[in-house]
Amino acid sequence: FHDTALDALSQEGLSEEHVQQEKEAAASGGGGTWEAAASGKKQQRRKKAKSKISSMEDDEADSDRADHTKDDNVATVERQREHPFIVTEPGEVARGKKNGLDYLFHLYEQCREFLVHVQSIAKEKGEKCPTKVTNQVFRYAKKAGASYINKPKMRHYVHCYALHCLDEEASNALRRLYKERGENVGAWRQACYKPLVAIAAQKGWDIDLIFNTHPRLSIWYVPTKLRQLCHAERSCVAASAAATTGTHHLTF
Amino acid sequence: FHDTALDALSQEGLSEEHVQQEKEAAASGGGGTWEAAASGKKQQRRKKAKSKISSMEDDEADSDRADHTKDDNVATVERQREHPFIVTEPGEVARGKKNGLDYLFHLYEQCREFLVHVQSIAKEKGEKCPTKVTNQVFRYAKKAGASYINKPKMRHYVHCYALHCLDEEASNALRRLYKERGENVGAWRQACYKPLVAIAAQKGWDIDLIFNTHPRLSIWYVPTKLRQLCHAERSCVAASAAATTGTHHLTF
DNA sequence: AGAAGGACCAGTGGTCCGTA
DNA sequence: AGAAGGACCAGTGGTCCGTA
Repeated sequence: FHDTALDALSQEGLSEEHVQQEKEAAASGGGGTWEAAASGKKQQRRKKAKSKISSMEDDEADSDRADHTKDDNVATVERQREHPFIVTEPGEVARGKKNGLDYLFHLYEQCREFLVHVQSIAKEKGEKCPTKVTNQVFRYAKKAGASYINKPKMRHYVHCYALHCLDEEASNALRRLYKERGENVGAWRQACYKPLVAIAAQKGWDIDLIFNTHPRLSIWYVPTKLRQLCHAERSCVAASAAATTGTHHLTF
Repeated sequence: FHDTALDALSQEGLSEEHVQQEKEAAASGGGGTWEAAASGKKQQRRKKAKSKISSMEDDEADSDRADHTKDDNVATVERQREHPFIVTEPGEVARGKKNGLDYLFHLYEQCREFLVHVQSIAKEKGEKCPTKVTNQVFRYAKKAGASYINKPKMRHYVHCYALHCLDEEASNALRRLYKERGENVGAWRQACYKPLVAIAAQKGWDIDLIFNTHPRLSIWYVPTKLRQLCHAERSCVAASAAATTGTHHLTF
């Protein structure tokens, strides 16, 4: 009986593997034990489930809300969101209903793998081949059972991942500092911008080049805000340099 | 009084330069004398005109259709289309109300210039910088007065331009042949696919790589049909090779 | 309050088909 | 008939804001 809601939107057979896979997703994301997800790799390939529950329709809306067993945990209808992230040190596993930052960065690696699949399928079929993590890739990830991956989340933290890629030492140090201070994820996320701008400054302000040049980062769009910060900072630095030297406009 | 229709959609002042520029556009494209367009370069920069006539609205629809002076030629309302292309030899200027293929290829070079402008503006502003000829570039071209450039046309002939870029000799030979035979543009256009597929075969079938590797071609999207032809041909060749050697699937 | 993500929206790539 | 291009459309990048 608990299948009905799930099947409502994913009419693609596989009902047994289906439930199985729901368990896995719940374990890796919801439960916070991403160790399981990391070791039990293969998990995400070639399965399907839309998991478009919570789009509460007519009859289910009423019937399901009744038998609220709360911890049946297999395919209950109130769709679990991923546990929120907390600031963790490198190597630290988040406890309680939280996810750590190693898990966050792991999601970026998973997206890369999904992109690679999409690319090889496209090449095989002689179709246009994406070079970035596009909507198509997010759709593919979802179909492959990685329902815990979604565009807004991935875009939200890209620059944090960028810092991790470009200067792991600095990234680690920042994580330790913000953990120690007991800061929340939002504060840590904000703090990731500054060292990135500094890196951009060092490398001639070309943030696109910095992204495109890095093997793991090149598949991600440069976030608008990071681009804006780099631009603003460059203008600012240029202006003050000009002021100091007393030159007008094009100091070399 | 002849301004009304033009101004209806382009409320951006400049009414004098406006008419001026309409003349130029008419001369270069409509008149077929693209020599003038080529020599009188600078023409296309920083002007504006929407030229969204023929979107006949309520009142004008009736009033303008009345004073049909037919050859006033400055800003008459029946918007002139570009003259159709004919197959010309390299260096040959089309006569009569026609445009030649050198002019066609020239349009691709102009688009490249527009892209370069759009790129430098984007960089200056610290915004996302297009690497291809996008809608934004077509919009910019139109605003700059190059109303004779439009997306469907440019996309239609990209592969012809590709052949011109990749093997000018072959392209020239094909033009001479099709001119001699008195073939129309459509036939010539179709014929451009074959030598391109041959080039792709030579270079390992990677048409995207071929485009992206060429300095002038890299800014154009690979046309769907060319991609499909390359894929079909590759499959075909692979299959027959496998059949001949008697191997199954993965021949070395 | 802080955070996750469904869902919307403006502008894209692609090209059809009403037009001349 | 052959051809030029306005205009449409499905699916994109981007992110807001109703939700938990």
